[in-house]
Amino acid sequence: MTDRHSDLDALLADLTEPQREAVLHVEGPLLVLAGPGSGKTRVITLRIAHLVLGVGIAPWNVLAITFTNKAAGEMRQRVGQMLSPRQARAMPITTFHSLCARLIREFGDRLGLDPRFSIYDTADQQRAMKQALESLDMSTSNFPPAKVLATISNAKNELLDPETYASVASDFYHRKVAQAYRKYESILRQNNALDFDDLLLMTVQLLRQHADVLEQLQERHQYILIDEYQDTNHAQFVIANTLAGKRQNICATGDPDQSIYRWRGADIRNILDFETHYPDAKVVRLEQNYRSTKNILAAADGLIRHNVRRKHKALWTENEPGDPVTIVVCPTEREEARWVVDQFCQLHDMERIPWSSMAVFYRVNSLSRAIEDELRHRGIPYQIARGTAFYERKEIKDAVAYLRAISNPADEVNLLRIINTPARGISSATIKALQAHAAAHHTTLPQLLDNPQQVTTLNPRAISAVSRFGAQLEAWRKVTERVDVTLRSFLEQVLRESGLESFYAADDNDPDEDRAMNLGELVSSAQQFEDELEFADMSQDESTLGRRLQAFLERISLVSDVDSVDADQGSVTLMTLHAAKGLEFPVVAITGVEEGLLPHDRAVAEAEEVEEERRLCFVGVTRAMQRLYLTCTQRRTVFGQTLPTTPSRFLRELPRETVVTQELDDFVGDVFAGESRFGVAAEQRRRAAEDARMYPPGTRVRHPQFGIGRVLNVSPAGAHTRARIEFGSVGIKTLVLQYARLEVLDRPDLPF
DNA sequence: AGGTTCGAGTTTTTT
DNA sequence: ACTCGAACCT
Repeated sequence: MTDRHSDLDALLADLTEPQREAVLHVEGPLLVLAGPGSGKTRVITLRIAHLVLGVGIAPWNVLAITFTNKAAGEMRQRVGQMLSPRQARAMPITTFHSLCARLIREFGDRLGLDPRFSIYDTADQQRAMKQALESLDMSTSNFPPAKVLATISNAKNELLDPETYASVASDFYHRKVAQAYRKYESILRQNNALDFDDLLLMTVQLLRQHADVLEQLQERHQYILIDEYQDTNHAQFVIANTLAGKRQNICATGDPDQSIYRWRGADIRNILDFETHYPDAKVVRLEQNYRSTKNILAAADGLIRHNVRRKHKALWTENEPGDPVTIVVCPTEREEARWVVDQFCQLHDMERIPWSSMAVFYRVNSLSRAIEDELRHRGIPYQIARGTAFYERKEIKDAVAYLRAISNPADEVNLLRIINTPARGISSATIKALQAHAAAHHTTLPQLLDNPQQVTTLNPRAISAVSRFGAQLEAWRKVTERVDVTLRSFLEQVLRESGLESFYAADDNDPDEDRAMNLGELVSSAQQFEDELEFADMSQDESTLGRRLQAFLERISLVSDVDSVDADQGSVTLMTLHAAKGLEFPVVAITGVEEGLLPHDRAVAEAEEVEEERRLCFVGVTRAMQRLYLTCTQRRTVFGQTLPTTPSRFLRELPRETVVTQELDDFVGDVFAGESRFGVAAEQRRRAAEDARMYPPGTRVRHPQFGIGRVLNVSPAGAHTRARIEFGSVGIKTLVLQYARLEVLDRPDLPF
C-alpha cells in the first residue's frame, strides 16, 4: 500500500497545474474542459486513484461512466495498474446503457418488469414498429418505420412518455406518431422488451418514483465521473444528476468542440450549462496538447474557428512542427484508395512504422469498401471497427433470436424470427391462425405454443408441428434453470437441436460466406464471455445458466462498433469518424473529404448541422499524432452511378501554411477555389445548375398525383437530380426531376 | 409449402 | 450495385 502511495505521489508530481487541480479535487461538482490530446484520460484515472488511495474512498463507491464498453475496459485496465486489479474489478466502470440495464435487472420488479427482458436492437424495433403501424392501419410509405422510430427516440431522450408526447403533438403527423408511440410501447411491454432509449427512460422512472431505491443507489455511487460529457442526452443528464443528489460529487469531462451526436439526442447544453446547473462547480481547462504536431494542431484549430456558435479555446503544443497536412486530389475512389495504401506501404517499409499505427477514417461506412479492396489486394492486415456487423449476420441473428426467445418467454418478435427457421412445418398461414386466435382469446402467441390444440382453425399436422416446437422450447428453458451447464455447451445444444447448425452447414449458396464458421465463432465468444464472468466475480458458481444467459445477451445488445478494435493486432484500422472519437494514431488518412460526404448532404441545409460536421472533421484531424492525409476525389461511384464531386469546404478552411496539396492525374481545378473541373462532368454540372435555377426553394409546383407542393431543396446529381418537395396531401417526397412531370406554378423572387 | 423472380429502396453517423 | 420484401410460380 505504501508503495502505491509513493507511486501516486510520483505520478502527481508530473502533472501540470490545471491537471493537478482536476486530479486533487474531491468534493462537489467539477467540470474538466479538455481539448483533444490534453491528457484527459490520464487525469481521470489519476483522479480515481487519488480518490481511493489518497482520500480512502471505497472503490465500489466510485462510479465511472464512459462512452463505449471498450473505453470502459481500457479505463478499468489503467485503474487496475494504479490500484490493484481486484480493486478495479470492484469499481463500476461502465456505459450509461449497461449501467441502466443492470439497474433495471436489479430493481425491475418496482417497475413491473420481468428481469428476463430482451433489449431490442434496431432491427427488432423495426419489426415491432411495423406491427404497431399495421394494427393502426397506418401505411409504412407515409409513415416509414425508421422515421417514426427516430421521432419516438427523440421523445424518449427528452423523457416524454406516450401521454405527454400526445399532449404536445400539434400537427397531423405528430398526432399519428403519438398513436404509433403508444402502440409501440404496448407491444414492447407485451414482449417484455426494452429498446435502447427505454433503458435510460425506465431508469429515470425508477429513480424518480422509488425514493428508497434512489437513496440506496446514492449511497452506492458517491463519486460519479462521466467522460465524453458533450455527448450525453437529457435522460443521461437526469440520471447522473439524480444519482449525484445533494452531494453533487459529479465530475464531467469533455470538449464541446467534439460534440458529434446531436442527431442521436445528445444535448450540447449539458456541458455548456454545467456551471448553471451546478453554481458551485469548479472548472478546469486543459488546453495543452501532447498528441499532435504543431501543423496538425494548427490545421485543426483553423478549421474549428469557422464554427460561429462556439466558445474559443486556445490549443497549443510544445511538440515538433512535423510535416504539413497533405491534401490529395484523386480522379476516383480507386486511385484514392491506391494512394492511401501506397503511402502507408512507404511509411511501413521506409520508416518501419507498424501497421497498427495507421488508420483510415471516413464519413460513411460505404467508403470502407474501396480501401478494403486495396488493402486485401496488397495483402496488408487490416481491421474494420464494426463490432455490430458480426451480430447483424443472418445466421448470428437467428442463433441469438433462439437464445432471446428461450431466455424471455414473452418475446414474440424473436420467436417469430425463428419459429420456422429452419423450416419445421409451421407455415405463415399457421402463424396467422395462431395470432388471430391469440387476439380473439386474450392470450399471446408464445403462450399458445404450449397447447395449440385449442386453435380449432388449425389442421392436425400444423398442431403437431407447433406443439413439438413448443415442447422443444420448454425443454431448453428447463436447462436454463441449472447451474452446472456452461453457456458454451448450451449454445451448442440449441444450435444442434434447433437444426440451425445443419441448416447452415448444408447452405453453400454463396461460397465466400462461411455461415457455419460464424456460428462457431459465436460459440467461442460465449465461452470467452463466461470465462471473463468467472474472473470478474468469484461468487458466480451459484448462478444459473439463465442468469448467465441474460448477461451474455445484454452484452451482445450493447456492443459498440469500436469494441472489436484491438490496437495490438498489428493491422491497419478502418472506421467511421464517429467511431474514431477518443482514439489516437500516429498516421491518419481521412478519405472522401468532399461536399456531400463531409459535410454530408443531409446536413448542409442547416448551419447548426454543418457546424456538427465540422466538429466531426475536427475530431478526425485531431486523432492524428504525426502525419495526416486528407483525400478527395473528382468523381465517385454511388449507387452504381458515377458522378462528379467537389472538394469539401473544410479543406479551404484549413490555414494554407499548414497544408500541401497533391493533385493526381488530370485535375485542373483548385481545391481552395472549391471547384473541380474536367471533361465528362462539365455537361452534367451545367445541367444540374440549370435545374437548381428552375426550382429554387419555395417554388410552388403541381404534381399529377400528389397535387400542389412547395420545393424545399434540389440536390444536383446530373440526370438524377432530385428535389425534395413538401405536398399538403402526402407530406415530403423526394422526386427525380427528370421523371416527376412537375408544373411550375410560381417561383419566389430570383436573386439573379 | 417452399423457392424464385422482380422491383424498390438504399447510405449518415450508433448506444 | 446490392439487399430485401412481396408477388408469383412449382
